[in-house]
Amino acid sequence: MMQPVAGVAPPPAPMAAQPAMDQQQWGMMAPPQPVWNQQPQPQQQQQQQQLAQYQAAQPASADEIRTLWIGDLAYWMEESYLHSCFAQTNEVVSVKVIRNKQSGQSEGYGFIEFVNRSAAERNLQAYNGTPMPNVADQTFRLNWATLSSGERRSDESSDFTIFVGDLASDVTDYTLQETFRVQYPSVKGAKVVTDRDTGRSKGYGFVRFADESEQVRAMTEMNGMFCSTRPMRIGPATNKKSMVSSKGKIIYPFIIFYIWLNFSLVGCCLSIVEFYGKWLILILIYASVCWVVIACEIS
DNA sequence: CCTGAGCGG
Repeated sequence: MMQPVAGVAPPPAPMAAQPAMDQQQWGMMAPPQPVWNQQPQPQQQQQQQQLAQYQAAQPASADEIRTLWIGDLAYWMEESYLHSCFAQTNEVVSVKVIRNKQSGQSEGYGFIEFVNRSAAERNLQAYNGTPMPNVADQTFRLNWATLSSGERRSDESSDFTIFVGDLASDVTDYTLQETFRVQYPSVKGAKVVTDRDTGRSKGYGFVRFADESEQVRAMTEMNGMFCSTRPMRIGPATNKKSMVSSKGKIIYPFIIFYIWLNFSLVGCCLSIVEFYGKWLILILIYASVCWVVIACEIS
């Protein structure tokens, strides 16, 4: 097995043909211009100084989310590739590609840490869904990184989401978000669900609100309103919070509830068991097992 | 195309 050479260029796609293609792809997709693109390019030293000043002026708080998750990475896309994609912004703190511990092969995703949250936000808006350099027919798949389990906030659950269907094919995360943000300032973000193979919109998506009252209002006020060329169909988003096994067969809280219920029943009946005899205990245990089995089958 | 799918040290 031949190991890929470290670098930004994939084996089948030479760098030579790249600059012109980059221009064309970026021009066609017309991503929103981030702030750093509107400034004249200074010298390297000045850039470093500006970065230092920027970080000093807006220090990132310790609990600020400023890391993006990136997926759909090809095996040859290493840290150097990701750096070449984002480092020009001078806002990247670190990049990391997650690899299999045994084989060392990329797991196909990684993390990009920025100097602060707003920098991460700008890059997320600018790059998500736009073509990746040096590869045909692939777009950046970016999202906010979830906090690792240890530092996850307990009160973070202010997440009120609506489902938006009947979307036109040209609606992006950004346009969907802005459609709602003009009326509902608490909009935290929007996501259009796309087909992983084609990259095309599946015609539906989700909008998240920080404020529950705005979520409720939007459910009625925005239903039938136009986003791009078509009216939206809005409904409540099904909660993805409940733990579901990979095949969606077992709902754990459901089972835990049944186990608790059955133990409670057994406990209550133990107090009167002397009047009915010890065989009742066996019957109750048998019934409890049956209930759990039935609960599993139903769910 | 009509209720997403991926997250380390």
